[in-house]
Amino acid sequence: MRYHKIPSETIKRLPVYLRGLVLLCNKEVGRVSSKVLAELVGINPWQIRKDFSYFGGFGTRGVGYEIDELIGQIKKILKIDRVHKTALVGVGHLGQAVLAYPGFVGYGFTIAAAYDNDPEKIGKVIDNIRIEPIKNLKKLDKRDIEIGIIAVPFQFAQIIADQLVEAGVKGILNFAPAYITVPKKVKIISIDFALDLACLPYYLNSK
Amino acid sequence: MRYHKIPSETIKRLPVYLRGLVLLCNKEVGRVSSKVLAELVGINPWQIRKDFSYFGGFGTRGVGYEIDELIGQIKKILKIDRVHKTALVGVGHLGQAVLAYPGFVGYGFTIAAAYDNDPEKIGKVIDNIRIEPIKNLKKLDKRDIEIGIIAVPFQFAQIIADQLVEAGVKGILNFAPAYITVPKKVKIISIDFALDLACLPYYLNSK
DNA sequence: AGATGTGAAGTCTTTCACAGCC
DNA sequence: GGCTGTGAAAGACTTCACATCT
Repeated sequence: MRYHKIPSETIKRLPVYLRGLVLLCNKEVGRVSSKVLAELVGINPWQIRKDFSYFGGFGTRGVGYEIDELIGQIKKILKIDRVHKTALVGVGHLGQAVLAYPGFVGYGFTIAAAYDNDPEKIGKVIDNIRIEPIKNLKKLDKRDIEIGIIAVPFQFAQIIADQLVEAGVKGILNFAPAYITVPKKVKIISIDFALDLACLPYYLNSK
Repeated sequence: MRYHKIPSETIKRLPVYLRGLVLLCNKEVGRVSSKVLAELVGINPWQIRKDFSYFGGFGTRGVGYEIDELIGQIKKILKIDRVHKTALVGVGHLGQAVLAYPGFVGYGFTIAAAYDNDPEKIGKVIDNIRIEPIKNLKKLDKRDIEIGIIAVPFQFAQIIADQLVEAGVKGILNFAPAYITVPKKVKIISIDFALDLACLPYYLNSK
């Protein structure tokens, strides 16, 4: 295989493959073909093969892919073959949904700290995490936490992002509906589900 | 302007512009240039102008864009210049986050019905919505609801989707971490934040 | 002058078609 | 025979550069 820059779209699909493969894994099927995986995850078989080919290919011609091995390879590429500690800021409904979300552990994430402003919540333990006041964010850099999760109202998102960067996180997942900026060294991913929902009516067949 | 197919990426950016424009709108600034808007939303000015040009262009050369008019145009394109009724299925943490989410109203959505399985929740009123048992989903088609929102555990996502389609929704927003299929006439948008988070470690600068 | 609108160039991504291997 | 891996073609999207208008 020659060197190729890996398309960011390929990276985005890898977790989708992983999600499907884990389902198969639990069913004691040893192998899978690109065709079967394709139907399971809703992506074309040639797209799947092309994606894997960027990494040299993981399968055996005429046979298919060994599920366990494929899972391992994808996790390694995404660097989720080890645990990443995250800190959650904002323990409202969304924050609690994140705390309770089973998917996180499966992808190798743990929530190691949670912060909120509300005196009612501070000190309480939710899903095994004690909620701390936001001012404790400053001490975060002592704890080896790589990722910050922002689940606060949009007005505070930028300030919290700044504090997380200050505290040394290398990546941020932002749920607040705001555009926030961070230094280049920090990677940020924003999710605002209103933005996605807002596109839906455009596609609706209005009879 | 000649006919052009409008890129789906352009459609995705329109709500981002809208989010920025609404911020400006509240500040009593009458006009905005692509350059200023660009900085506010984090998208290149030429990209913004190109996007608008697919619809014929909304600005005045040498001057800029009239904010109110631009907001109106974007809402019209996205068909969110009128109210869309939605039905929420699953009132756990995520569902409640959706119920409380202020952004929805701003984009022209109302939650007109909410369903859950939990006897503890059924009958209760949360954010002005009375929670109904899931079996009531069948009667949904009487209520002029266009969009279903799925916020149930992944095992039930497909079944609920089928029921929503049966009940006549034209679009679905799915938060369950599962690939679900619907008839072609129904548009589905899925959000699984674990998928996005899973990409983050790949981009982290590990020193 | 200053900002938009847009063809054309450039880049990235998907799709195809088939060689290569089990 | 069946399925993977991959160069090449096709397609989609972004960026550029500048003509155009106020």
